[in-house]
Amino acid sequence: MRYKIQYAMALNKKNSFGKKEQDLAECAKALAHPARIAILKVLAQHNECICGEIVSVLPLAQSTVSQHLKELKNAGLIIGTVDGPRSCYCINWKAFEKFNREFSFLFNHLKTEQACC
Amino acid sequence: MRYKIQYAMALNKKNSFGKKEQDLAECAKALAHPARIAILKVLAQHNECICGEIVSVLPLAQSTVSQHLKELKNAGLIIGTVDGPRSCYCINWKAFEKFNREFSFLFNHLKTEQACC
DNA sequence: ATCTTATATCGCAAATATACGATTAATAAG
DNA sequence: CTTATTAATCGTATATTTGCGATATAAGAT
Repeated sequence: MRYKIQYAMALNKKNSFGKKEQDLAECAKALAHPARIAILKVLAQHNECICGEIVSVLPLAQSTVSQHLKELKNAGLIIGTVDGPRSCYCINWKAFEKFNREFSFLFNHLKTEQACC
Repeated sequence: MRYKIQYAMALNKKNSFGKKEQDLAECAKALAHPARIAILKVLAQHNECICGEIVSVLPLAQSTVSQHLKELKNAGLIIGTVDGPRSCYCINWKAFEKFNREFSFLFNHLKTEQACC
């Protein structure tokens, strides 16, 4: 079948949802790439500021790692401070706790009885 | 500046990471859209099979909702059973517990002392 | 002042995700 | 059998993400 109609923009409907849903989804999106999980893992294991070490551990170009770090920072999951020509990143544990709390709150309701499936 | 070089395919590097990182990221990706959070919320509140009700609650077309349900199903977060002309979905609580466990395991290491930031 | 080092940003290409209408499939109802 | 109902899938357009090389920036070293 041919489609002759010109479609309207694939509208971004994300704003049609509640703030809680949006925030949770935003946070999950930051976690939705193995490179970012790996970065967080490295930061968690060191629990101190790392910078170029992350690049040397990951199988990605420096610019790509920098971009992933930026996304984690924008999501609030890590904190970055500039120290001369190098940057220093740490996990924002409070943000993680908040994520866990919100996440559990949404889904821990009726875990006891399953009506079907 | 002009770029004359033809770039190599933007290679998918996701397989360069460990299975645990990939699985966690995969799960997070399924949660990375407010519509899917909203769907899970509805399922959690009812704790029983819902189908077209989800469509009527969400501000999205039926085909779009069906697509989101498929993604949640592929990620293993929900279970779907066909019941005549209608489909019935439930939350897969075990998958959620696993996600929570893996997630905590990765990041609960050295939460106590923060060296900087 | 120039060079080096570490990191962020820009510009692009490719891949993936989002969204919807149209269609199909499968069963139920008449 | 025909029709109605429910949901999945297909085809398309658009938006966003991923990734890298090139460049810019910023501070320390020489």
